[in-house]
Amino acid sequence: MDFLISIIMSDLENRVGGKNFIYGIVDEDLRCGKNGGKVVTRFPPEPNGYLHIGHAKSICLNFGIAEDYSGSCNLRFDDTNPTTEEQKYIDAIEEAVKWLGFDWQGRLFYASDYFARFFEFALFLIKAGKAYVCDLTADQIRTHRGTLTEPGKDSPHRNRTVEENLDLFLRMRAGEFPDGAKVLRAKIDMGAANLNMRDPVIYRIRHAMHPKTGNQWAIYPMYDYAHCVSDALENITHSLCTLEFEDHRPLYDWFLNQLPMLPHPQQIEFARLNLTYTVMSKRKLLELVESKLVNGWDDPRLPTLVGVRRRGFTPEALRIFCQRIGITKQESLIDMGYLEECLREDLNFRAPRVMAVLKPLKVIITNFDGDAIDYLPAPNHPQNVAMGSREIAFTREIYVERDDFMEQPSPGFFRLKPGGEVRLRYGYIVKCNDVVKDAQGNVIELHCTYDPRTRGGNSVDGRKIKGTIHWVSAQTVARAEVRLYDRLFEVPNPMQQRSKDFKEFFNPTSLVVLRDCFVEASLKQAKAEDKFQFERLGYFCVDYDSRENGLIFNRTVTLKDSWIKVRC
RNA sequence: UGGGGCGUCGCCAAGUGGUAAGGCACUGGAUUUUGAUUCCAGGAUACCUAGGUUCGAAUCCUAGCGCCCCAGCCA
Repeated sequence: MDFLISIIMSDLENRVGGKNFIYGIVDEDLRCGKNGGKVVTRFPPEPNGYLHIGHAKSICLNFGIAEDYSGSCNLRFDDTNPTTEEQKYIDAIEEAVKWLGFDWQGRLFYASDYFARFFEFALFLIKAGKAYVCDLTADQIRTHRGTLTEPGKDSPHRNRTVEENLDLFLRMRAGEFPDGAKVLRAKIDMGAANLNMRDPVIYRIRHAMHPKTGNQWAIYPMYDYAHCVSDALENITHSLCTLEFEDHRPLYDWFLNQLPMLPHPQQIEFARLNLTYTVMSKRKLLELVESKLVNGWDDPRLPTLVGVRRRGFTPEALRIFCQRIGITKQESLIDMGYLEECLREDLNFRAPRVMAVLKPLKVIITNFDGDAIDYLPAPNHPQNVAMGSREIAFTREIYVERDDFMEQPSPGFFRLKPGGEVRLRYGYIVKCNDVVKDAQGNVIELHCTYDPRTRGGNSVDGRKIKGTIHWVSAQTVARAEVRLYDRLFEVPNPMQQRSKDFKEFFNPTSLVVLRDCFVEASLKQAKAEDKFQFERLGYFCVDYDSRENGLIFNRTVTLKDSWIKVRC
């Protein structure tokens, strides 16, 4: 079965997507014999938060290329800023990459593994006259940097001697100066049109506890310096990052040009992922969590990997999606519907079918014996007999969906209505004879008769029954809480109106909790993350908080519904 | 007004001078005990705009226009 799944999945993955402009570059490098014919990539998250779907795009790209070229992909934590990074994020990131189905094959590294080497190379830069210690404050550095249209001014410390720089830098390392007192800067060009080249800071003083190196260091390297050197030390051949780093590439190349003992990986940039009806930046997600609009980082409404996992997404769906959206340099805003479609495609393939009634309406089968139970066979998947079948109980009292009954049916409505017939899925054809109401006129119960000749739902006399509805036996059901999740925001692009706080577009009905749902008895043993299709409703999965006597399901995504279009 | 990018169907995206792939969405139709799935069919005289080169341009040249990113001792 797994084998079959993998064949079908690989077929799905091949159906669309695949090559992109980066493959073109790699192919050309290989053709020229660059990098000794090797391809090594890396996924380099900073452990300062949880991964989201945007990271999944990068993970699929980096591990995907490595796989396609029989190369390797390293997982590297870019942990150069001790004030924002934590071990819990490291653990969560490792878990997320594994869950997505990728294997770094033991190639797990930390930028902090190279702190001593970074330091040695910094000494080399100082001795080469390419770096200097600067005493300017952060504010002064900013004003000296100039503006987008005006060149910067040289720091007064720019021409310190190598000896003085060496002495000062060693003392920075020794912890002799307080945070912010001094920095090490690259000596490049304060008049450069690219701001990143105006003597960027490469080391700052931080008397802080680092999750990996503790208090061993008082100075920490900046991203621009640490990243390219880390890539070189790991023999990365292609360093893939997002578009906003394009302006940093000259600096990436500058450092490596000053360090001729190191290989020189190629940085290639691609567009980050944006999705409608959500936000995709750590800062925004943090705001949602801290404002309590959502319940933590794994809230099923969030695009975090822990969130979508809890929501019921499969790693396969995410991979199909990443494959299909492609990799380009064009900034895009991808329709959430596209992601949902990839999800449905995978879930349709793997989720067993089951019946559940979310908003119950009691139905009495008046001509069915009150003590009898008729066990009816029901396939677990209509297109895949290999998934087997189960028996569902048919009894005198059952529940159907309130929405499947209309006292005054609108045109085209072919479910239950007074005097009408409908098929109970895998059950019998029933006819609605009486509508029972309470004092306020609310429909509280339906009285129907069943046609015993139609067991299994087959019409024996050739009469056409257009409607088939789901149902559960009132005698044997399990009660459940069902959490209906919908889009996080009410507008496709909550970031579009810059004047407004994006949180104003939060969708107040993004979570609706239904506490009196009934699910068929076979679901009593379902475990967290188990996925099902509730027939005619959507895909649901068992929440982590679910217990055998207190089942909780999350709605992952609804089924496509063309009736809703007719109705509106 | 500096520098770096990007502009091909509603949303993605192929295309690298030879006469516009594909996916999603949409619209028809078929099958269906999920108004699901599956299947079949449909669509850019047109590639930001305007000129130009060429037998021929989305692809080359020129000039515009639009959008994104950059002034952290964040990554």
